[in-house]
Amino acid sequence: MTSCQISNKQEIRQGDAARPPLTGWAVLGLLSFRGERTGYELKKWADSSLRFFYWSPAISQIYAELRRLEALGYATSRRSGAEEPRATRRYTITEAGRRALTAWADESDDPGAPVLKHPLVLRVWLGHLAAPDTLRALVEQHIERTRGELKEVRDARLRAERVAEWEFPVIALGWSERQHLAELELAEAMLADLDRLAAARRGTRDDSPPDGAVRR
Amino acid sequence: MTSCQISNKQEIRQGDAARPPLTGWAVLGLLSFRGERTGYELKKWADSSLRFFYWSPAISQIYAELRRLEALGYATSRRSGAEEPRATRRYTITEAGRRALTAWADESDDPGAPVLKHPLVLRVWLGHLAAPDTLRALVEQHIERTRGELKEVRDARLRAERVAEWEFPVIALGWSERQHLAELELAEAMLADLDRLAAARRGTRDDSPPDGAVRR
DNA sequence: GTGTACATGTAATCCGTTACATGATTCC
DNA sequence: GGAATCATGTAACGGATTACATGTACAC
Repeated sequence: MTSCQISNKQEIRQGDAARPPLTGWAVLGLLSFRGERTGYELKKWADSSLRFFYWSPAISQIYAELRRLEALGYATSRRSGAEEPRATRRYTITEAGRRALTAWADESDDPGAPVLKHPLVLRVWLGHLAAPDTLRALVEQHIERTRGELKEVRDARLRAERVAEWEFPVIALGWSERQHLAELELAEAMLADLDRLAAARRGTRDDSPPDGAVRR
Repeated sequence: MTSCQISNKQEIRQGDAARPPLTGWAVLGLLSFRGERTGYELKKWADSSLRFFYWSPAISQIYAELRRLEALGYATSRRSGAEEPRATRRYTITEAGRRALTAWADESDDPGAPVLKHPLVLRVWLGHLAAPDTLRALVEQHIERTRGELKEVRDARLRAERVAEWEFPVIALGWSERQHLAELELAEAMLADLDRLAAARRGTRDDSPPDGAVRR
């Protein structure tokens, strides 16, 4: 119970010269499942799966990571020849890349705490500045969006289940599906809290508990 | 001269030229609860509360945001005079700042989707590259950490409940508490999935009851 | 013949972190 | 005297986004 005050990040790993950032490993991971792919394809795949539990980098970022991976020798690329219709660059993971990724994936030290930034809850936190209706509407919008996302995750999981080697992606997507379900419940509960508070504030004089002591 | 600047977020907001980023609003929000505060104090408060549902910026970032807020006229600061022991700069929200924050807090357009980056699930997604034990240990570590965080959120909520005007922060922290509970359940479920997969792989024909590890 | 998807990439810029520099105060 | 905490700030840099530039292929 000492120290650890102001700094909010875990230990930095140096020593090994140039380790890719997490995003780099994620992109290399994408490459490790499927063979030769273009940056564009990777982006689409990230959008339809990776983003649910991690994040989907901007396309320009994917291109940048691919270049870095290639510079590190973890991937190779080739331009489509004249025979192919479109000018594309297809990347493949190398043996060194697979080894590095495996070593990374098998590390036993802390992968890092999840990062959760919830703009809606931030707004609720400042709820005293907003109209109650605004807040309610915002939460309801969030619920709607989450329902939509939930469908997408489920579809992604269902698609992944058809591929025999994708058992781990299926687990990750299953996690994500439950996570979205939880998110819905969380939002409903918050809505109830908000309503309870609004009700308590409206009837502060009669039979409600004194001074907004909200009971759960 | 710059009338039609492209602002920093999706929409082009006319009128006010420079809107702070979300973090700026969060810092201004911190300021809106309590009076004159130093950057250092704000950081500690963010660490003990804001970080659970949004994020705790680095101290240098807080100082930077405070300067920006002051440049925008949303906050004022004064240096401690010679009478005070320590050289400090205390910030106060201005009337303009309170108006701007209120307008922001009461906006009805989408506050943005929550950002969730889960390095642990990313690792599970690449589980085929790791030893089963590594993965299990990682998930268990995560559960331990989450339990610790849960205690902290609960404490934060309990502390906040003692302040009458903090009803909305209490709701935000209550949300966060449930969120941590859900995170725990999610991790347990993933552990079970992982065990099931490992068992299935060991004995390729037999799907056993959800007892956990089945040795042969 | 126009719109959409495919496809790659550069430049500017911002957000945010870490490392560093500095110094006062408090408590042992 | 030394450690921890309080307190403020700068510099370097990296990660990531958006906007822009460019062009092909295909469908309606």
